[in-house]
Amino acid sequence: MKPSLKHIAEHLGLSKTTVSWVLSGQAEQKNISQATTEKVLEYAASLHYQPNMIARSLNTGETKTIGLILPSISDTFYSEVAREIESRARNQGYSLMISSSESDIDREDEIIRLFKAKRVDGIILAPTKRSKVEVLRLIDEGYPLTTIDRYFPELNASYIIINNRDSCCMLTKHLINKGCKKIALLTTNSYLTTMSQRREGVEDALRESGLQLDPRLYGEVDFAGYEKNIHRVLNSIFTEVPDVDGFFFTTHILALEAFQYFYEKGIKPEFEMACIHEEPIFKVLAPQINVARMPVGEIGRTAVNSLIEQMENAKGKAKSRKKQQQEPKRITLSCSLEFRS
Amino acid sequence: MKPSLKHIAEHLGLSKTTVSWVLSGQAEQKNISQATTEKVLEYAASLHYQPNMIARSLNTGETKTIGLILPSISDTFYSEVAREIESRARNQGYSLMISSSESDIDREDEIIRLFKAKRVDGIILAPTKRSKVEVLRLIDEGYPLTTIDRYFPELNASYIIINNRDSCCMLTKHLINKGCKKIALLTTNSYLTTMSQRREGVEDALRESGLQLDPRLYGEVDFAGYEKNIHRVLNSIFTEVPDVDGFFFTTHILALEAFQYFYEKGIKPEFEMACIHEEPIFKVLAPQINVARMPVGEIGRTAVNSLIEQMENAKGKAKSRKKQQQEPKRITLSCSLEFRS
DNA sequence: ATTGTTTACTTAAACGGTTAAGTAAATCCA
DNA sequence: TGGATTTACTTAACCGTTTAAGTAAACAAT
Repeated sequence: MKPSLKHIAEHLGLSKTTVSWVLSGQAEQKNISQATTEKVLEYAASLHYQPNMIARSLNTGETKTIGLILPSISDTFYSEVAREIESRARNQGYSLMISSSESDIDREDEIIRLFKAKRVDGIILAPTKRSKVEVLRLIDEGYPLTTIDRYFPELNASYIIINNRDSCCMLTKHLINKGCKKIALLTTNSYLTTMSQRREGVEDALRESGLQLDPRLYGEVDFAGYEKNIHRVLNSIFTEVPDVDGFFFTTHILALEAFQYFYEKGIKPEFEMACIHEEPIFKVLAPQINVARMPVGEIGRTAVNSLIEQMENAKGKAKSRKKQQQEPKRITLSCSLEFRS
Repeated sequence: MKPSLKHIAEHLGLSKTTVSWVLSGQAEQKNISQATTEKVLEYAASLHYQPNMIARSLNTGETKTIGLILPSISDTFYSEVAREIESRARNQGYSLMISSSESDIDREDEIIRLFKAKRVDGIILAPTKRSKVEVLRLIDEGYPLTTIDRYFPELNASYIIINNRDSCCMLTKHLINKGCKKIALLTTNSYLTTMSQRREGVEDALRESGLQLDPRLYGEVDFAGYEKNIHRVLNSIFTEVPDVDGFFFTTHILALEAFQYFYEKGIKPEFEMACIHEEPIFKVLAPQINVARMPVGEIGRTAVNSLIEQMENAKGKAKSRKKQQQEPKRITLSCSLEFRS
């Protein structure tokens, strides 16, 4: 059997309290004698004693664990964010439970219930669609929660997003300055604020230059099954407006698919292009593409920081019995623009 | 405060036991009356009661949580494996704690200690180098453990790997059949059995055709800082053997870097190529590359299955007091070969 | 009418820590 | 020399579940 405090205490003829104090580093503070301290440490080490954090958690009410819910862990963007979050969380003393919602609202709700049952100290969530009952309940209960990447006005939670509209506006202006007159805009699921903001950014730039979005150059591709849909959309663009001279992709995924399309159709991508978020491979595929690079590291770190702040707050609240809700932190980070064409 | 069993029990004038039985679905079995059952369920639902799994775990000794340790969550291969593992684990009733070892042995040890302290029911590990003390201890203690992707003979643990040697041999044969006489072999960190097996597979094929590995065509690139090293290696190959006619990459990462090199140098990759594991983007970058595709899904599912088997075994053992060690399961999965050139 | 069984619960201990409150002995101070 | 303080601990309750063992009342069987 795994050694326990009780085991150590009995073996050394001490009380559990004394052993607990020594092993949690409070020996000095609690006036434990040098001799006892050493005896305990030595014996614990010889058993490779590891304190049972489950028992500790039950007592303290903290699990030192953060729950992370992403649409998909295997997406390159989210997996990078996950990595940053894990790294930051770890050196702040937290572990990470990760689960993929697969962009399914019911699954998201289910994960949240599970995470709550497992008593994670807080949740970082990239919400799916207009999130349902459990997210709202989290907010209502004041459960530490930070949402990332996607913003929904009806969720009164802390969030970390990026300056979608501005970034897209500036990228588009660049395309216009390069002489583009017929810019195609490829985007997805417009019910995501993220995506509508991006479209608005493009439209801002067009408007300022006296242009406007040609409906024949606008394609909205559903994330579910985008591989086929994007082909359809691009086909239509090239037949209806053969002299299209610029492409704006609201996500790296669409850009990738488009590059593949260009390749398959033998189209040399000699038009101007711009895209939100880049993958290293873009250098090879379409080196002239202009990108707004997502501050992945900053998103991760800021999310953890924001969450930790809420968690400490919640701890304080539990003590002082104050029930006042903290105003959520709303943070917008900037993309770094890279003009390459 | 969060509602507890006690809270519900007191409110309804029942004992904690009764409430516990009802809420854990044992009402029927334990002869709880219909009326009581309904009262309890109804009140619990109205409170959105979620059982405290921490308390349950302390009692049952199970956390229903699996620990996953990978060199890096953001690597495309590992993040896909992670996704499969999470998905499989979830529908078997387990959550996932994930941590990156960053290929650092001390960090790996630290993560293992942490996971043990948090009492995860079992660990899935892609080991780093010749793993140190904590991995050996896990094995020694019979802690449920399945290693994946990398195999070390000195670790007497269950493992899931792929048929590296055979896959590489067959890919190489294909290159030879296509007429290659001067095949370059790019690989990494040869202390990983994975990598030495792959090299041996290539050598097998060469030997069978009466060829042998030309040292000038062999490049070993350290994972740490491979971006620069691979340039050096490729430069050397092209100057020393300008008529190199085939390339074998032991990982997708090296292939990607090479494609980038080719692009930058303006080299048209018209030679034969082969590679272990593919990324979707290869279709665009070098469509003729021959690949052995890793069975990502199968790796993930098999790993979880193997671990669950050990965990159930361990549960049984705790009861029956038997201490006999189960023989570790050793599973080798096959890559699916795709010849494209 | 007595004994046995079933129904519908309750009591209390256990899981492995933390922590407020208590205590006996040694040391300090005047 | 006696009271106060300090040192070095111990006792016991608690966190929120599970579960073995107990019990009182109702019902059944002989």
